[in-house]
Amino acid sequence: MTDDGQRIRIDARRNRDRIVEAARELFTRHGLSVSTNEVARHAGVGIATVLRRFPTRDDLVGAVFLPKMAGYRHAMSAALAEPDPWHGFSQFLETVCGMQVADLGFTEVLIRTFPTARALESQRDEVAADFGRLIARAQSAGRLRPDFAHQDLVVILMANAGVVAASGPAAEAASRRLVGHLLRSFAVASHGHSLPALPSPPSRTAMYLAMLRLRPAPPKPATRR
Amino acid sequence: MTDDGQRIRIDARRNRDRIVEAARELFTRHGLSVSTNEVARHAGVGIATVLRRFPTRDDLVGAVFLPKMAGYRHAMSAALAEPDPWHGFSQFLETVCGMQVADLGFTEVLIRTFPTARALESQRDEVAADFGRLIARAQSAGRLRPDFAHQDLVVILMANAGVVAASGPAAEAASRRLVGHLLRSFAVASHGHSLPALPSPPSRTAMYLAMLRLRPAPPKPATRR
DNA sequence: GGATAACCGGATAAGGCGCTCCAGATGGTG
DNA sequence: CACCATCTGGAGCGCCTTATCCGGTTATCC
Repeated sequence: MTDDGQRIRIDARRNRDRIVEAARELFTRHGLSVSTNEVARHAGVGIATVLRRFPTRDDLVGAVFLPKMAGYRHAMSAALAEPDPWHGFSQFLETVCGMQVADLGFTEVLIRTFPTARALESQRDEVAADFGRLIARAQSAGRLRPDFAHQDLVVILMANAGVVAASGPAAEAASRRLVGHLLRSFAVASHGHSLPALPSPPSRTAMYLAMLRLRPAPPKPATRR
Repeated sequence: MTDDGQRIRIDARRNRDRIVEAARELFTRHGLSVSTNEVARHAGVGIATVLRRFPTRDDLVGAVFLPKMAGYRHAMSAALAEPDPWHGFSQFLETVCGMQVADLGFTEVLIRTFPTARALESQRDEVAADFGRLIARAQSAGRLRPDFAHQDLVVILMANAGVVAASGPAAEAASRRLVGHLLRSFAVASHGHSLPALPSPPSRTAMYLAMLRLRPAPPKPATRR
């Protein structure tokens, strides 16, 4: 997905890079719903140029998020390298949910599939497979509840995506809080080990403002009412 | 919001009801993003009729979801009436998250505010106030963790909204699973009381299909490459 | 059974979207 | 250095959105 046809003119290559860079910024800030028009405008190229280089939305998404997906894989490697199985497990969830907080587009990428973006999906599959090992390790060590299931990862990512999308500026605090709650639920209560204190919740006013903020942006110049 | 001007012609009244009914169906199935056009079409009235009766989107949302909001309030009353404080608490969360599963529009209503829809907001405020009592009661009984905060309700609703929106047909199972996890986290581990088994997770294929499903619907007849 | 105010809904304006097409600019190569 | 394939940007199409305007219809009151 990075580059397939070797025979690409260098000006085309430069434009391609500018498009990907613009798309990354916009996706990160506003999510995947950003229009192709806007990507083109922001990149300083014509609409057709974007469409020619990335005929499908998935092509663009794939090109933009491949590096982030590599980061996802890397988080898993780091988790498996962690000597303490529970630490590895909890650290993985915290890291990944943190990645969602930091990037609205990636938040969506993690809870959808993009069947045509093979490179992206193969990375995701690897992480999914390793997640099984991460679970098994923590469960064997008696630190993770036996009824924690592989599918719970997606449920967690979807839940966190909801928090991230809905709570705007308070996303950081809200997400940490959610993950804190969940980790308490997943951990086996044991005598030797005590869980860290719950991250403090977002302030009430922050949550209220988040609920207020959450409405579709009005078009540029409108009489409004 | 139900009806303010008494002097409304009965044909106008009938149209109003048809609009609200159509909007309820569409909002429930597809969320609040349904266009006014579509509501009008589905109700069998002109666009102008909808706009005249409900000048603001919030007016329509308010009219549509006032009954559901009453149901929300009722769920809280029932929870407070429950003799066992923990039962009341957990039952409330289960009920409300179940309401989100059953109604995509209401899912969004619960995580936004609609400042102009006073009737709606006053109900929400009442529930919010009572939620404080619900918490206090369960904490006094030593069944709810002391660090559970009032703000956590909104975080939970946002998380559940994410699961509901993202998991489509698997929403029921995924949501129950999430709530099950969370309740385990909120409960004080005690000798006398044992928590119920975790609801079983959605199947892996169901979650995969959900991730596949989650893409913007293509327009009616398109070449679609 | 009229008169009249309220009400209706389609047409229309103004904008955005994805997407295609094509005349012209430009890079790489013989 | 000249040629041609490659690449470009924007105009144009068809469809959507929200919101307003206005000629015709209809319920209600006298």
